[in-house]
Amino acid sequence: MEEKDTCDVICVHEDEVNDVKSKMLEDEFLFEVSDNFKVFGDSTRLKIMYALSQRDLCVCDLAAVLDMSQSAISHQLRVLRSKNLVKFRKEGKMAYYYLADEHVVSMIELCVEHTKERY
Amino acid sequence: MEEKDTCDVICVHEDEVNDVKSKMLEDEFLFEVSDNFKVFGDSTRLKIMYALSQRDLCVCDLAAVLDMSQSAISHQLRVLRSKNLVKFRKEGKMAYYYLADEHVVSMIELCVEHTKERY
DNA sequence: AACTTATATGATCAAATATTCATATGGAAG
DNA sequence: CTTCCATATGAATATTTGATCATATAAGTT
Repeated sequence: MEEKDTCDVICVHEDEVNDVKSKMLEDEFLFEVSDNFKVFGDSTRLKIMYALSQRDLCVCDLAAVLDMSQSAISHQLRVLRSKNLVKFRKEGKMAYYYLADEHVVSMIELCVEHTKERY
Repeated sequence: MEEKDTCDVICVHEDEVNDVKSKMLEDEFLFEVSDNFKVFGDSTRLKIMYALSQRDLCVCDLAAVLDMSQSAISHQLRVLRSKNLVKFRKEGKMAYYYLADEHVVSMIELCVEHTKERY
């Protein structure tokens, strides 16, 4: 007897579905991947990262460059820090942020290229 | 006289800020870039694309593979279509979806790799 | 033509997330 | 040690967005 627990979908091509199912990556892993993409999927964060790819900047300079409040920038920097995309060093009372590694730069460049090409 | 319209930020290093500002890409363009990333930033859409990278699938098979409702899948396919990431062909009453181009595959593979490496 | 099936879609609801506001923290300068 | 400034952060608000539900469309079947 075949299970048909949740869904009411009728047309399921068993073989193809099972084939693809067996090839799928772990749910958890794909969630992680999409979660990584998500960080780049906000224009504020992307602008921050792009700005930092030009040079290290303190928080208030970032706010000036993006013309946004210090608080908004700070909150987003927190997100970027939590994903290890940016780091910072303290200089006196200021915090200079910079991109964590080349990965980030290449990631941005890649999607910039893709966007240019496709649209 | 220098403008200080919106923000109340004091510490702005004029030169550095202007330097970076001049190097920034168009707001509109960066918004578009982040908008592209955003599509990959949802696990349902990512799973759909990953499944389609294995083979073309009709909507109900996709629903079965992801164990989600036909409606949810259909809505997300619409998003993917609107971004030209997937296409489809009609076969009778069924719609077989497939990835629009190699770009999409390489994009997914890249981020899968990044994720594996970084975390 | 009436009925079933596969897909699409509008409306609604719920959850996630970005920004603002108020305030806290901690270094620098007086 | 008090004040000022750069940054961080919690709470509240606003906006976005994903899933569901109900329904529409359109192709195949009887």
